[in-house]
Amino acid sequence: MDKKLLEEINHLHAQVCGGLSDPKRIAMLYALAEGPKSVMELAETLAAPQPTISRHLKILRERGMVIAKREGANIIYTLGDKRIIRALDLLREVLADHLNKRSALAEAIA
Amino acid sequence: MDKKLLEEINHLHAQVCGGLSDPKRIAMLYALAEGPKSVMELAETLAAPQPTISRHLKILRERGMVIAKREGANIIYTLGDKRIIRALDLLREVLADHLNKRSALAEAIA
DNA sequence: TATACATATTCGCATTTGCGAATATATCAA
DNA sequence: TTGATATATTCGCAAATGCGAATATGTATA
Repeated sequence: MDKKLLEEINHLHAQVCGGLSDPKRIAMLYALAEGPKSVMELAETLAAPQPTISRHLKILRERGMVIAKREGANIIYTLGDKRIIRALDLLREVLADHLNKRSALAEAIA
Repeated sequence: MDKKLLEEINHLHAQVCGGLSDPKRIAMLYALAEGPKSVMELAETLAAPQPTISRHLKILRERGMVIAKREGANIIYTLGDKRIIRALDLLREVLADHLNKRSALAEAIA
């Protein structure tokens, strides 16, 4: 594959990963993993103002990570791909292992 | 679990994900998936200046995503956890599917 | 010790990101 | 049409991020 093309792919890849690099978006994706939700429901679940939720949803939408469907006055959001949750779970395991190693080190010193 | 604690975990989770949200870091992680490499080797592989590589390595190191080991004058970096690559692969699949849907739509219009 | 080589860090700067507040748009119901 | 409700967007700003250039640190070797 072309060098330039590879860089472009990594750029898009990074954008998808960037969709996960915010605590609220992570919480939103896990919430949607439980089932479709309206913007208001998400705002309630996350205890965050509606405009904030909408802005984050836009970011996820642009990356195909959530899907919007209008239902009357509401807009129902659905998780775009279950593999997103699998990736999140894997990375949470990585985090857990790292924290365990760190705290094991800390105890060894004390 | 406590609300505040959950937020703190999501924050750390987001930091790990943030480690993936840069094209160069993605390229570096895939390069390290092939085997351990020194900073210079990484700089060559990515065709990027050494200080840039070192700065990105610091970010990955802080998140436990790579491990540094000194060998004489060199410092050899190793992938910290293979699950990172699995997560990256999953997200690349998500990207591919999204792009396919998009281009299918584009063709349907044309 | 002096010199070369490998890696890390700092600085100044431009870009991006997330947020609150305010406002716009869309849909339904009376 | 008017009002109420749900969602999206814009604006100004503060904080975070990435980068090139320069410099510092650490290690081996002569």
